[in-house]
Amino acid sequence: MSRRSSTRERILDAATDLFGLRGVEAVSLDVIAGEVGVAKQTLLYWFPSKDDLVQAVLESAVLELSVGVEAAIRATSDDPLDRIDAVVKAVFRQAVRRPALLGLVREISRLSAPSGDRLHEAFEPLVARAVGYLEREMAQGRLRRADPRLVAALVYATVTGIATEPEALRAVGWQPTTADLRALRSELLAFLRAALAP
Amino acid sequence: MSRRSSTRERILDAATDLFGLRGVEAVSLDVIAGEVGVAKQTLLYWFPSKDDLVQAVLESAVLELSVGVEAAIRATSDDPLDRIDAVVKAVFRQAVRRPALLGLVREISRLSAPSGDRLHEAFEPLVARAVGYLEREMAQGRLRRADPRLVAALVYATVTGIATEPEALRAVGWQPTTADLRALRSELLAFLRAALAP
DNA sequence: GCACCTCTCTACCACATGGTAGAGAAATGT
DNA sequence: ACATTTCTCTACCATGTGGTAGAGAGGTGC
Repeated sequence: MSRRSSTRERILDAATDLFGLRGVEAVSLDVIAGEVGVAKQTLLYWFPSKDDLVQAVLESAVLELSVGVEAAIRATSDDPLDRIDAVVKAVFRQAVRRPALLGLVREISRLSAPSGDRLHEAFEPLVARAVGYLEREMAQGRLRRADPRLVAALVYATVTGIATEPEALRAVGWQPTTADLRALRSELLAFLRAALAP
Repeated sequence: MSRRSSTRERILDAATDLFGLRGVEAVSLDVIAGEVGVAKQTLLYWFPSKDDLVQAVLESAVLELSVGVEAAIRATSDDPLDRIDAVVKAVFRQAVRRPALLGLVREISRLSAPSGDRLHEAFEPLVARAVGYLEREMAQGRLRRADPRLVAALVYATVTGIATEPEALRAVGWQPTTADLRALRSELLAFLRAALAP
């Protein structure tokens, strides 16, 4: 019982990092097992197939992301721009602390349709809340009026695009250091404020 | 001579699409060869190893992207916001016409460091020009003053984030149709205008 | 004590992968 | 006409993959 959750947890943990950073297809069960320090068979005992492991990793990652973001929202003033700030900061914080988490979102979008649908389902409640929230704030004139679904998609794409791929930003001469990432985040927030202020 | 370039070209073409859409590790040489309709050996004749093929695909993709963007810039009025519009539209156009192109950029950022460096080198001239351009326009007060490298990185990340991953946007309830992608692009342009106007 | 259940292991398999060896066709130069 | 180079093929190989079979260690209930 004690070892039970421990081993399963450690496998899930290592798989999250490896899948998120290197890609699902690029990481073999052997590599994950080696990282955890168990036999591959042990891994296949807990997760009957690689696909099962991928699904489990996905679910736990989405959960972790959602929880972090929701907590950030609640702990902020009710000014909509402040809340958007909080969400962006929360996502960036997680991107720095555990780059694989957002990498997984990107990764899974590339996988088969069923996975994509499950991802959608997992995010659905969070997105619905966000859209409803934006709608209300826009109606009250506290945000520039626009299609809230568009704004949500835009913020989502922008934040994940930046936070997920500091490596990709090297292509435009960027250094993926924490300090530079923070500067980039500040600039992004300024952008969002300018674009969303009423 | 006639078949020469033809076969090589067709291999490069198919590999670009497959690598960009499914990922480099997920696509085997057999699949590419099958798609082109030649034997795997023929493929290995033109590109001695898979890695050589990847490098060649990368170079041609960057070239194609750069050419498209530069052409869009030249054919526009000299208002900086119009030019940014033109770049964004050019990238989106390419994203619709050939989704694999931008997918490759994302894909390669995940590969080994040497590839990332080569990607950087390939983009270097284009980026240097863009940064210099932004700097001049900001100095003349035609754009909001900011760190041009930051702005370049931000625009790059945003545009590729959206244009590359319509599939990922399904996670936030988005439909990756052409019409919706266009609406998203319009919203993005409004964002950029609001954020960059002086 | 003993059956039972949970957990991890070694040994093995069928299959797909990237890559090699080398032969045969087809164009090309002289 | 002949030799040579260019190009594509079939056959094969070593390796790594996801997955199976089944045994053994260690605790738990009765």
